[in-house]
Amino acid sequence: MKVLTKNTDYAIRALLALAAKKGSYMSAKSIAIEHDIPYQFLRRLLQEMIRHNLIVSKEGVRGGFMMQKDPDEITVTQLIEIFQGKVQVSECMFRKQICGNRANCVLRHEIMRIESVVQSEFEKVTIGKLLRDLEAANQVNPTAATIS
Amino acid sequence: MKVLTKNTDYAIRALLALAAKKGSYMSAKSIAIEHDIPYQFLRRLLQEMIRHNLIVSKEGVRGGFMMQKDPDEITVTQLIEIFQGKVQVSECMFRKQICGNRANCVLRHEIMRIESVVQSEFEKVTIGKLLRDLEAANQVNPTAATIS
DNA sequence: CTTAACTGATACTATATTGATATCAATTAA
DNA sequence: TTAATTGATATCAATATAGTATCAGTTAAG
Repeated sequence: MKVLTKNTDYAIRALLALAAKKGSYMSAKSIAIEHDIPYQFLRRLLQEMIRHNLIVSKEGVRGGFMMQKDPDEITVTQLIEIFQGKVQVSECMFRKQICGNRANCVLRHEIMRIESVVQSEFEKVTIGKLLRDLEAANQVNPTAATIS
Repeated sequence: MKVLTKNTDYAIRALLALAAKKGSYMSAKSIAIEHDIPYQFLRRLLQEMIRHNLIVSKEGVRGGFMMQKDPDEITVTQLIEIFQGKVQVSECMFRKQICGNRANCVLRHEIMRIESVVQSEFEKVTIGKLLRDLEAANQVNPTAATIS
């Protein structure tokens, strides 16, 4: 069971790169090279993040992408929702489509509890937090800590 | 993001059925009908659970499947591992294949923490616990509470 | 001792998801 | 004017998920 797909994985890395260069534009190409992300794949992810108002773009020469939303306001939960759909434990088993007596389903209680625990754990992790951790590690040993 | 696939979903239901009939054999057919699980699909899941010593089978007429392992010892985490692979947050990002400087990767710490939280939450939920919850609900209202 | 109800094993199909690549138009700084 | 860029799609391959079909072997029961 893989919790983060490449989509989300790459998106986190790209956001960390942009958050580190806050206030200036960075091209998809440079992000792709810096973090070893397939270029065209990355571009689609960036477009998706624009649509969700996490970042903005500027076209043309010297264009690129820039952080828009406060990195502390971007949670891993949000990124999972964007790229993998909302966190839910079981698609059909405990939901109205299939579960006729939803209210009485004893499993549902457990499932909902876990669902909220998983979500809240991922909500604790923001791009801002990750960036600070990364910068702290770099101060201790400037060459060792990188994202990937 | 779907945490439980049909495999795991159906396996849980089948185990609850077998746990409820502890000590006697139950055919794949009757489990399939009772819980509305595709018959041939279910049979593969049952075979897999035999391989993992959760249940045993008896061939021939009046044969079927029976609980082997103590239901309280069967966790949802185990079932996820069997049918969806070990719970891991990111397949490649933070693992040796890709992550060269694994020890210094600052994301890794967060990721491992979440991984263990998710795992331990699912470990709290055993087939035994679910069955007791189910039986308790049936005592309150004998017709309302079912698995699906 | 035959038959029907079973499991064991495996092959197959369909669909969805994931990961990746390619193309071309539009924009813009130099 | 041109080269570097994003915007928008189309396409493809690999893998995972969900489900179906088939046939051989086993066994209880008539």
